[in-house]
Amino acid sequence: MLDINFIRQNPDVVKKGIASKNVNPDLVDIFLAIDDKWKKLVKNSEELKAEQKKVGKDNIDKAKKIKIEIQELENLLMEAEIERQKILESLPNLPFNDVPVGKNEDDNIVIREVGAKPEFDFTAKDHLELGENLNLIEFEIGAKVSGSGFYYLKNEAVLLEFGLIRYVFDILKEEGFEILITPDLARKKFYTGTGYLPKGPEAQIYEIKDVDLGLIATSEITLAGIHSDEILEKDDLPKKYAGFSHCFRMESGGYGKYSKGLYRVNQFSKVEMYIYCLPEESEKFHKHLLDIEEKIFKSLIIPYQVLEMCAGDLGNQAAKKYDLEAWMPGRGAWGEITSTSNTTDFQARRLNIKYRENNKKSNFVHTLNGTAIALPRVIIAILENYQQKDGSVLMPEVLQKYLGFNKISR
RNA sequence: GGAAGCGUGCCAGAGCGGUUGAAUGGGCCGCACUCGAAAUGCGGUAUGCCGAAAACGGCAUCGGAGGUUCGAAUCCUCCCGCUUCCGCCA
Repeated sequence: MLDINFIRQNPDVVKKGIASKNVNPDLVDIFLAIDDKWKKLVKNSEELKAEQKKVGKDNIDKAKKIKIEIQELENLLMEAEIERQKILESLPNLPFNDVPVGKNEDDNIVIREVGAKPEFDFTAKDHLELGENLNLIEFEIGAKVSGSGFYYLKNEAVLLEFGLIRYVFDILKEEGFEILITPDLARKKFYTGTGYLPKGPEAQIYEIKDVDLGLIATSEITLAGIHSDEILEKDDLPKKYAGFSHCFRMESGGYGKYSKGLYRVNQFSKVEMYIYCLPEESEKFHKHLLDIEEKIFKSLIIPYQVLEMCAGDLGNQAAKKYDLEAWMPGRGAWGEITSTSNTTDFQARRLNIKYRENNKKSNFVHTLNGTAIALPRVIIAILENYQQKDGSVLMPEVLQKYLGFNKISR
Protein backbone atom coordinates (compact mmCIF):
# COMPACT_ATOMS: atom_id res chain seq x y z
CA MET A 1 0.00 0.00 0.00
CA LEU A 2 1.31 3.44 -0.87
CA ASP A 3 1.42 6.39 1.52
CA ILE A 4 -1.68 8.54 1.05
CA ASN A 5 0.17 11.72 1.86
CA PHE A 6 2.84 10.90 -0.66
CA ILE A 7 0.22 10.44 -3.36
CA ARG A 8 -1.44 13.74 -2.47
CA GLN A 9 1.84 15.61 -2.56
CA ASN A 10 3.49 13.88 -5.52
CA PRO A 11 0.77 12.81 -7.91
CA ASP A 12 3.04 13.07 -10.92
CA VAL A 13 5.73 10.88 -9.40
CA VAL A 14 3.12 8.25 -8.62
CA LYS A 15 1.65 8.44 -12.10
CA LYS A 16 5.01 7.95 -13.68
CA GLY A 17 5.88 5.08 -11.37
CA ILE A 18 2.72 3.08 -11.85
CA ALA A 19 2.72 3.73 -15.59
CA SER A 20 6.14 2.09 -15.75
CA LYS A 21 4.48 -0.97 -14.20
CA ASN A 22 1.83 -0.96 -16.91
CA VAL A 23 -0.86 0.38 -14.58
CA ASN A 24 -3.16 3.13 -15.83
CA PRO A 25 -1.85 6.44 -14.42
CA ASP A 26 -5.35 7.95 -14.50
CA LEU A 27 -6.00 5.95 -11.34
CA VAL A 28 -4.10 8.62 -9.45
CA ASP A 29 -6.52 11.37 -10.48
CA ILE A 30 -9.45 9.11 -9.72
CA PHE A 31 -7.98 8.45 -6.32
CA LEU A 32 -7.40 12.13 -5.58
CA ALA A 33 -10.98 13.01 -6.55
CA ILE A 34 -12.48 10.41 -4.25
CA ASP A 35 -10.00 11.36 -1.52
CA ASP A 36 -11.15 14.94 -1.75
CA LYS A 37 -14.77 13.91 -1.46
CA TRP A 38 -13.88 11.71 1.48
CA LYS A 39 -12.13 14.58 3.28
CA LYS A 40 -15.17 16.81 2.96
CA LEU A 41 -17.47 14.12 4.28
CA VAL A 42 -15.15 13.49 7.22
CA LYS A 43 -15.18 17.15 8.11
CA ASN A 44 -18.97 17.43 7.93
CA SER A 45 -19.64 14.34 9.93
CA GLU A 46 -17.11 15.20 12.61
CA GLU A 47 -18.59 18.64 13.05
CA LEU A 48 -22.01 17.10 13.49
CA LYS A 49 -20.71 14.58 16.01
CA ALA A 50 -19.10 17.34 18.05
CA GLU A 51 -22.42 19.19 17.98
CA GLN A 52 -24.27 16.06 19.02
CA LYS A 53 -22.01 15.53 22.00
CA LYS A 54 -22.42 19.07 23.18
CA VAL A 55 -26.18 19.21 22.69
CA GLY A 56 -26.86 15.77 24.18
CA LYS A 57 -26.02 17.00 27.65
CA ASP A 58 -29.08 19.17 28.03
CA ASN A 59 -31.23 18.72 24.94
CA ILE A 60 -31.77 15.07 24.10
CA ASP A 61 -34.51 15.77 21.54
CA LYS A 62 -32.21 17.91 19.46
CA ALA A 63 -29.44 15.35 19.73
CA LYS A 64 -31.82 12.74 18.36
CA LYS A 65 -32.39 14.83 15.26
CA ILE A 66 -28.68 15.27 14.75
CA LYS A 67 -28.25 11.54 15.02
CA ILE A 68 -30.39 11.02 11.93
CA GLU A 69 -28.32 13.52 9.97
CA ILE A 70 -25.14 11.82 11.10
CA GLN A 71 -26.38 8.44 9.96
CA GLU A 72 -27.05 9.73 6.46
CA LEU A 73 -23.62 11.30 6.26
CA GLU A 74 -21.95 8.22 7.64
CA ASN A 75 -23.46 6.11 4.91
CA LEU A 76 -21.99 8.39 2.27
CA LEU A 77 -18.70 8.46 4.11
CA MET A 78 -18.57 4.68 4.27
CA GLU A 79 -19.12 4.40 0.54
CA ALA A 80 -16.41 6.94 -0.20
CA GLU A 81 -14.05 5.22 2.19
CA ILE A 82 -14.51 1.80 0.62
CA GLU A 83 -14.00 3.22 -2.85
CA ARG A 84 -10.94 5.15 -1.75
CA GLN A 85 -9.40 2.12 -0.08
CA LYS A 86 -10.10 -0.05 -3.08
CA ILE A 87 -8.22 2.26 -5.42
CA LEU A 88 -5.42 2.76 -2.93
CA GLU A 89 -4.91 -0.98 -2.61
CA SER A 90 -4.87 -1.39 -6.36
CA LEU A 91 -1.90 0.95 -6.75
CA PRO A 92 1.39 -0.98 -6.98
CA ASN A 93 4.59 -0.07 -5.20
CA LEU A 94 6.74 2.41 -7.10
CA PRO A 95 9.94 1.15 -8.75
CA PHE A 96 13.26 2.61 -7.71
CA ASN A 97 14.70 5.09 -10.16
CA ASP A 98 17.55 2.80 -11.16
CA VAL A 99 15.24 -0.05 -12.20
CA PRO A 100 15.57 -0.79 -15.91
CA VAL A 101 12.76 0.46 -18.10
CA GLY A 102 10.78 -2.25 -19.82
CA LYS A 103 7.39 -3.69 -20.53
CA ASN A 104 7.71 -7.37 -19.67
CA GLU A 105 10.07 -10.27 -19.04
CA ASP A 106 11.74 -9.78 -22.42
CA ASP A 107 13.21 -6.53 -21.15
CA ASN A 108 14.85 -7.94 -18.03
CA ILE A 109 18.60 -7.49 -17.83
CA VAL A 110 21.07 -10.33 -17.40
CA ILE A 111 23.57 -8.98 -14.89
CA ARG A 112 25.93 -11.93 -14.88
CA GLU A 113 26.23 -15.59 -15.68
CA VAL A 114 27.99 -17.85 -13.20
CA GLY A 115 29.29 -21.38 -13.65
CA ALA A 116 29.85 -23.43 -16.74
CA LYS A 117 27.00 -25.25 -18.43
CA PRO A 118 27.70 -29.00 -18.46
CA GLU A 119 28.68 -30.52 -21.76
CA PHE A 120 27.36 -33.99 -22.43
CA ASP A 121 28.78 -36.47 -24.93
CA PHE A 122 25.35 -38.10 -24.98
CA THR A 123 21.80 -36.87 -25.36
CA ALA A 124 20.78 -35.18 -22.11
CA LYS A 125 17.56 -36.38 -20.54
CA ASP A 126 15.06 -34.14 -18.79
CA HIS A 127 14.10 -34.61 -15.16
CA LEU A 128 10.89 -36.41 -16.11
CA GLU A 129 12.78 -39.17 -17.81
CA LEU A 130 15.48 -39.28 -15.16
CA GLY A 131 12.87 -39.28 -12.42
CA GLU A 132 11.06 -42.15 -14.03
CA ASN A 133 14.13 -44.22 -14.80
CA LEU A 134 15.55 -43.79 -11.32
CA ASN A 135 12.19 -44.26 -9.60
CA LEU A 136 12.23 -40.82 -7.98
CA ILE A 137 9.03 -39.02 -8.94
CA GLU A 138 5.51 -40.31 -9.40
CA PHE A 139 3.12 -38.01 -11.25
CA GLU A 140 0.40 -40.45 -12.20
CA ILE A 141 -0.45 -41.47 -8.67
CA GLY A 142 -0.29 -37.81 -7.68
CA ALA A 143 -2.88 -37.06 -10.32
CA LYS A 144 -5.03 -40.01 -9.29
CA VAL A 145 -5.10 -39.11 -5.61
CA SER A 146 -4.88 -35.32 -5.62
CA GLY A 147 -5.25 -34.15 -9.21
CA SER A 148 -2.89 -32.99 -11.90
CA GLY A 149 -0.10 -30.84 -10.60
CA PHE A 150 0.49 -33.10 -7.62
CA TYR A 151 3.21 -35.69 -7.35
CA TYR A 152 4.86 -38.11 -5.00
CA LEU A 153 8.59 -37.91 -4.39
CA LYS A 154 10.17 -41.31 -3.86
CA ASN A 155 13.34 -42.90 -2.58
CA GLU A 156 16.51 -40.78 -3.04
CA ALA A 157 14.43 -37.79 -4.14
CA VAL A 158 12.89 -37.72 -0.66
CA LEU A 159 16.31 -37.74 0.94
CA LEU A 160 17.54 -35.16 -1.54
CA GLU A 161 14.70 -32.82 -0.58
CA PHE A 162 15.40 -33.18 3.13
CA GLY A 163 19.15 -32.97 2.59
CA LEU A 164 18.84 -29.73 0.65
CA ILE A 165 16.65 -28.21 3.35
CA ARG A 166 19.09 -29.16 6.05
CA TYR A 167 22.02 -27.86 4.03
CA VAL A 168 20.36 -24.53 3.39
CA PHE A 169 19.32 -24.12 7.01
CA ASP A 170 22.93 -24.57 8.06
CA ILE A 171 23.97 -21.77 5.73
CA LEU A 172 21.17 -19.48 6.88
CA LYS A 173 21.90 -20.03 10.55
CA GLU A 174 25.45 -19.03 9.79
CA GLU A 175 24.18 -15.88 8.06
CA GLY A 176 22.28 -14.86 11.19
CA PHE A 177 18.77 -15.94 10.31
CA GLU A 178 16.35 -17.35 12.82
CA ILE A 179 15.16 -20.58 11.25
CA LEU A 180 11.52 -21.55 11.39
CA ILE A 181 8.93 -23.98 10.18
CA THR A 182 5.81 -21.90 9.66
CA PRO A 183 2.15 -22.87 9.39
CA ASP A 184 1.04 -23.93 5.92
CA LEU A 185 -2.27 -22.13 6.38
CA ALA A 186 -2.94 -18.53 7.22
CA ARG A 187 -5.84 -16.17 7.67
CA LYS A 188 -7.08 -14.26 4.71
CA LYS A 189 -5.87 -10.89 6.00
CA PHE A 190 -2.32 -12.18 5.67
CA TYR A 191 -2.41 -13.64 2.24
CA THR A 192 -4.12 -10.52 0.99
CA GLY A 193 -1.88 -8.31 3.13
CA THR A 194 1.26 -9.39 1.39
CA GLY A 195 -0.43 -8.98 -1.93
CA TYR A 196 -0.82 -12.54 -3.02
CA LEU A 197 -4.38 -11.92 -4.10
CA PRO A 198 -3.64 -8.91 -6.24
CA LYS A 199 -6.19 -9.21 -8.98
CA GLY A 200 -9.63 -10.24 -7.94
CA PRO A 201 -10.47 -12.80 -5.37
CA GLU A 202 -8.83 -16.16 -4.84
CA ALA A 203 -6.51 -15.80 -7.81
CA GLN A 204 -4.22 -18.65 -6.90
CA ILE A 205 -4.88 -19.50 -3.28
CA TYR A 206 -6.61 -22.65 -2.11
CA GLU A 207 -9.12 -21.64 0.52
CA ILE A 208 -10.54 -23.83 3.22
CA LYS A 209 -14.28 -24.10 3.32
CA ASP A 210 -16.17 -22.47 6.19
CA VAL A 211 -13.11 -21.08 7.96
CA ASP A 212 -11.01 -18.01 7.46
CA LEU A 213 -7.96 -19.91 6.25
CA GLY A 214 -6.12 -20.47 3.00
CA LEU A 215 -3.14 -22.60 2.04
CA ILE A 216 -0.18 -20.28 1.73
CA ALA A 217 1.51 -19.76 -1.63
CA THR A 218 4.80 -18.99 0.11
CA SER A 219 6.02 -18.65 3.68
CA GLU A 220 6.59 -14.99 2.87
CA ILE A 221 2.98 -14.75 4.03
CA THR A 222 3.54 -16.35 7.43
CA LEU A 223 6.90 -14.63 7.91
CA ALA A 224 5.46 -11.21 7.13
CA GLY A 225 2.63 -11.91 9.55
CA ILE A 226 4.93 -12.47 12.51
CA HIS A 227 5.28 -8.79 13.35
CA SER A 228 2.03 -7.45 11.92
CA ASP A 229 0.46 -4.75 14.10
CA GLU A 230 3.66 -4.38 16.07
CA ILE A 231 6.05 -1.57 16.83
CA LEU A 232 9.57 -2.95 16.90
CA GLU A 233 12.49 -1.42 18.76
CA LYS A 234 15.02 0.13 16.43
CA ASP A 235 17.77 -1.78 18.22
CA ASP A 236 16.05 -5.09 17.43
CA LEU A 237 16.36 -4.48 13.68
CA PRO A 238 17.16 -6.09 11.39
CA LYS A 239 15.08 -9.18 12.04
CA LYS A 240 16.08 -11.99 9.73
CA TYR A 241 13.90 -15.06 9.38
CA ALA A 242 14.20 -18.15 7.25
CA GLY A 243 11.03 -20.21 7.14
CA PHE A 244 10.30 -23.60 5.70
CA SER A 245 6.77 -24.30 4.53
CA HIS A 246 4.85 -26.13 1.90
CA CYS A 247 3.54 -23.82 -0.79
CA PHE A 248 0.27 -24.24 -2.61
CA ARG A 249 -0.65 -22.62 -5.90
CA MET A 250 -3.61 -23.43 -8.05
CA GLU A 251 -1.79 -22.66 -11.28
CA SER A 252 -4.97 -23.35 -13.16
CA GLY A 253 -4.61 -23.02 -16.91
CA GLY A 254 -1.72 -24.19 -19.01
CA TYR A 255 1.73 -22.78 -19.34
CA GLY A 256 2.70 -24.48 -22.59
CA LYS A 257 5.65 -26.73 -22.91
CA TYR A 258 6.97 -26.24 -19.41
CA SER A 259 3.75 -27.32 -17.72
CA LYS A 260 4.84 -30.90 -17.40
CA GLY A 261 7.00 -32.17 -14.61
CA LEU A 262 8.17 -30.55 -11.43
CA TYR A 263 8.65 -27.06 -12.84
CA ARG A 264 5.16 -25.78 -12.14
CA VAL A 265 3.23 -27.75 -9.55
CA ASN A 266 0.37 -27.19 -7.15
CA GLN A 267 2.31 -28.06 -4.04
CA PHE A 268 5.99 -27.75 -3.24
CA SER A 269 8.42 -27.18 -0.38
CA LYS A 270 10.39 -24.01 0.00
CA VAL A 271 12.67 -22.17 2.41
CA GLU A 272 12.09 -18.45 2.19
CA MET A 273 14.17 -15.64 3.68
CA TYR A 274 12.47 -12.57 5.08
CA ILE A 275 14.01 -9.43 6.55
CA TYR A 276 12.51 -6.54 8.49
CA CYS A 277 14.87 -3.57 8.55
CA LEU A 278 15.33 0.18 8.76
CA PRO A 279 14.33 2.04 5.59
CA GLU A 280 17.85 3.29 4.99
CA GLU A 281 19.19 -0.26 5.10
CA SER A 282 16.86 -2.09 2.76
CA GLU A 283 19.04 -1.77 -0.32
CA LYS A 284 21.97 -3.18 1.61
CA PHE A 285 19.91 -6.15 2.78
CA HIS A 286 18.54 -6.74 -0.70
CA LYS A 287 22.11 -7.24 -1.84
CA HIS A 288 22.63 -9.52 1.15
CA LEU A 289 19.72 -11.74 0.09
CA LEU A 290 20.97 -11.93 -3.46
CA ASP A 291 24.46 -12.82 -2.18
CA ILE A 292 23.09 -15.70 -0.14
CA GLU A 293 21.09 -17.03 -3.06
CA GLU A 294 24.17 -16.96 -5.23
CA LYS A 295 26.27 -18.53 -2.52
CA ILE A 296 23.88 -21.47 -2.35
CA PHE A 297 23.88 -22.12 -6.09
CA LYS A 298 27.60 -21.57 -6.44
CA SER A 299 28.23 -24.12 -3.72
CA LEU A 300 25.87 -26.61 -5.34
CA ILE A 301 27.73 -25.97 -8.58
CA ILE A 302 24.64 -25.28 -10.62
CA PRO A 303 25.15 -22.81 -13.47
CA TYR A 304 22.88 -19.80 -13.12
CA GLN A 305 22.35 -16.28 -14.33
CA VAL A 306 21.26 -13.23 -12.35
CA LEU A 307 18.44 -11.18 -13.81
CA GLU A 308 17.44 -7.70 -12.80
CA MET A 309 13.74 -7.29 -13.45
CA CYS A 310 12.56 -4.35 -15.50
CA ALA A 311 9.82 -2.09 -14.14
CA GLY A 312 7.10 -3.82 -16.12
CA ASP A 313 7.98 -7.21 -14.65
CA LEU A 314 8.38 -6.20 -11.01
CA GLY A 315 4.98 -7.28 -9.89
CA ASN A 316 2.72 -5.47 -7.50
CA GLN A 317 4.87 -5.10 -4.44
CA ALA A 318 8.50 -4.82 -5.42
CA ALA A 319 10.46 -1.62 -5.85
CA LYS A 320 13.34 -3.72 -7.11
CA LYS A 321 13.73 -7.41 -7.82
CA TYR A 322 16.35 -9.93 -8.86
CA ASP A 323 15.76 -13.48 -10.09
CA LEU A 324 18.21 -16.33 -10.37
CA GLU A 325 17.71 -18.67 -13.27
CA ALA A 326 19.39 -22.06 -13.30
CA TRP A 327 20.52 -23.83 -16.40
CA MET A 328 18.18 -26.73 -17.10
CA PRO A 329 19.73 -29.01 -19.74
CA GLY A 330 16.51 -31.00 -20.17
CA ARG A 331 14.85 -28.04 -21.76
CA GLY A 332 18.05 -26.44 -22.95
CA ALA A 333 17.05 -23.18 -21.35
CA TRP A 334 17.24 -21.16 -18.17
CA GLY A 335 14.53 -21.68 -15.56
CA GLU A 336 13.67 -19.42 -12.65
CA ILE A 337 14.81 -20.78 -9.31
CA THR A 338 14.85 -17.83 -6.93
CA SER A 339 13.44 -14.36 -6.64
CA THR A 340 14.30 -11.62 -4.19
CA SER A 341 12.36 -8.39 -3.79
CA ASN A 342 12.74 -5.18 -1.88
CA THR A 343 9.15 -4.25 -1.06
CA THR A 344 10.23 -1.08 0.84
CA ASP A 345 7.39 -0.02 3.16
CA PHE A 346 4.67 -1.32 0.88
CA GLN A 347 3.91 -4.50 2.84
CA ALA A 348 4.74 -2.90 6.18
CA ARG A 349 2.14 -0.21 5.65
CA ARG A 350 -0.53 -2.74 4.81
CA LEU A 351 0.40 -5.03 7.69
CA ASN A 352 1.10 -2.14 10.07
CA ILE A 353 4.66 -2.97 11.04
CA LYS A 354 6.62 -0.07 12.53
CA TYR A 355 9.76 0.59 14.44
CA ARG A 356 10.57 3.18 17.06
CA GLU A 357 13.73 4.56 18.55
CA ASN A 358 13.38 5.27 22.29
CA ASN A 359 10.37 7.51 22.61
CA LYS A 360 10.61 9.08 19.20
CA LYS A 361 7.95 8.90 16.57
CA SER A 362 7.41 5.54 14.95
CA ASN A 363 7.82 4.82 11.26
CA PHE A 364 7.19 1.92 8.92
CA VAL A 365 9.94 -0.68 8.52
CA HIS A 366 11.10 -1.95 5.17
CA THR A 367 10.64 -5.60 4.34
CA LEU A 368 12.44 -7.87 1.90
CA ASN A 369 12.00 -11.42 0.79
CA GLY A 370 14.07 -13.91 -1.12
CA THR A 371 13.94 -17.58 -2.01
CA ALA A 372 16.60 -19.59 -0.24
CA ILE A 373 15.59 -22.79 -1.93
CA ALA A 374 12.50 -23.88 -3.86
CA LEU A 375 12.87 -27.63 -3.77
CA PRO A 376 11.33 -29.01 -6.96
CA ARG A 377 13.15 -26.63 -9.25
CA VAL A 378 16.44 -27.25 -7.54
CA ILE A 379 15.85 -30.97 -7.83
CA ILE A 380 15.26 -30.44 -11.55
CA ALA A 381 18.51 -28.54 -11.83
CA ILE A 382 20.49 -31.15 -9.92
CA LEU A 383 19.06 -34.12 -11.80
CA GLU A 384 19.57 -32.55 -15.19
CA ASN A 385 22.99 -30.97 -14.61
CA TYR A 386 24.51 -33.89 -12.75
CA GLN A 387 23.27 -36.69 -15.00
CA GLN A 388 25.80 -39.21 -16.31
CA LYS A 389 26.05 -41.17 -19.50
CA ASP A 390 25.04 -44.40 -17.73
CA GLY A 391 21.76 -42.81 -16.61
CA SER A 392 22.85 -42.23 -13.02
CA VAL A 393 23.01 -38.85 -11.32
CA LEU A 394 25.88 -37.67 -9.16
CA MET A 395 25.14 -35.58 -6.09
CA PRO A 396 26.69 -32.14 -5.49
CA GLU A 397 29.66 -32.57 -3.24
CA VAL A 398 28.46 -30.22 -0.48
CA LEU A 399 25.30 -32.31 -0.12
CA GLN A 400 26.88 -35.68 0.20
CA LYS A 401 27.36 -35.58 3.94
CA TYR A 402 23.70 -34.61 4.33
CA LEU A 403 22.54 -37.40 2.04
CA GLY A 404 24.65 -40.36 2.92
CA PHE A 405 25.12 -41.20 -0.76
CA ASN A 406 26.96 -39.55 -3.62
CA LYS A 407 25.08 -40.91 -6.57
CA ILE A 408 21.62 -42.03 -7.59
CA SER A 409 21.51 -45.03 -9.88
CA ARG A 410 19.34 -47.98 -10.59
C1' G B 1 -15.81 -31.06 20.13
C1' G B 2 -18.59 -29.62 25.16
C1' A B 3 -18.62 -26.14 29.68
C1' A B 4 -17.01 -21.82 32.35
C1' G B 5 -14.05 -17.48 32.87
C1' C B 6 -11.08 -13.67 30.82
C1' G B 7 -9.03 -9.89 26.84
C1' U B 8 -8.20 -2.00 29.19
C1' G B 9 -2.28 2.47 27.67
C1' C B 10 5.14 0.36 27.52
C1' C B 11 3.85 -3.20 31.91
C1' A B 12 0.64 -4.38 36.13
C1' G B 13 -4.20 -3.05 37.26
C1' A B 14 -9.09 0.02 38.40
C1' G B 15 -13.46 1.43 35.94
C1' C B 16 -18.93 -1.91 34.22
C1' G B 17 -24.24 3.69 30.51
C1' G B 18 -22.68 10.36 30.49
C1' U B 19 -16.94 16.17 31.35
C1' U B 20 -13.17 8.46 31.28
C1' G B 21 -8.27 8.97 26.47
C1' A B 22 -9.27 6.38 30.61
C1' A B 23 -7.87 6.17 38.46
C1' U B 24 -3.57 4.02 40.87
C1' G B 25 1.30 1.76 40.86
C1' G B 26 5.69 0.56 38.03
C1' G B 27 8.73 1.81 33.86
C1' C B 28 10.64 5.65 30.69
C1' C B 29 11.94 11.09 29.71
C1' G B 30 12.80 16.02 31.72
C1' C B 31 13.69 19.27 36.00
C1' A B 32 14.95 20.07 41.24
C1' C B 33 17.94 18.27 45.35
C1' U B 34 23.47 16.24 45.24
C1' C B 35 30.54 17.00 44.45
C1' G B 36 28.26 12.77 41.79
C1' A B 37 24.81 8.80 42.35
C1' A B 38 20.81 6.52 45.04
C1' A B 39 16.48 7.90 47.52
C1' U B 40 12.90 11.83 47.28
C1' G B 41 9.86 15.79 45.09
C1' C B 42 7.67 18.22 40.74
C1' G B 43 6.32 17.91 35.59
C1' G B 44 5.80 15.02 31.16
C1' U B 45 4.87 10.27 28.75
C1' A B 46 -0.54 6.65 22.92
C1' U B 47 -1.90 6.34 17.88
C1' G B 48 -4.51 7.60 13.45
C1' C B 49 -7.31 11.04 10.77
C1' C B 50 -9.65 16.07 9.64
C1' G B 51 -8.98 21.41 10.07
C1' A B 52 -5.07 25.52 11.18
C1' A B 53 0.98 28.99 9.03
C1' A B 54 1.19 27.88 14.12
C1' A B 55 -0.55 27.91 19.11
C1' C B 56 -4.33 24.77 19.01
C1' G B 57 -9.27 22.67 17.97
C1' G B 58 -12.22 18.43 16.45
C1' C B 59 -13.26 13.11 15.53
C1' A B 60 -12.00 8.05 16.29
C1' U B 61 -9.58 4.15 19.01
C1' C B 62 -10.21 0.04 25.98
C1' G B 63 -9.04 -7.96 21.30
C1' G B 64 -11.96 -7.50 16.13
C1' A B 65 -16.68 -6.67 13.50
C1' G B 66 -21.71 -5.35 13.99
C1' G B 67 -26.05 -3.72 17.10
C1' U B 68 -29.00 -1.02 21.13
C1' U B 69 -28.80 4.31 22.87
C1' C B 70 -29.15 11.34 22.33
C1' G B 71 -24.54 9.09 24.48
C1' A B 72 -20.82 2.62 25.29
C1' A B 73 -14.41 0.56 27.82
C1' U B 74 -19.21 -0.20 30.32
C1' C B 75 -25.49 -3.44 27.61
C1' C B 76 -26.50 -7.18 23.27
C1' U B 77 -24.82 -10.49 18.92
C1' C B 78 -21.05 -12.80 16.15
C1' C B 79 -15.82 -13.65 15.44
C1' C B 80 -10.63 -14.08 17.23
C1' G B 81 -7.28 -15.11 21.19
C1' C B 82 -5.94 -16.71 26.22
C1' U B 83 -6.93 -19.66 30.86
C1' U B 84 -9.30 -23.77 33.46
C1' C B 85 -12.28 -28.32 33.47
C1' C B 86 -14.32 -32.50 30.46
C1' G B 87 -13.91 -35.38 25.90
C1' C B 88 -10.51 -36.91 21.94
C1' C B 89 -6.13 -37.87 19.90
C1' A B 90 0.22 -37.97 17.59
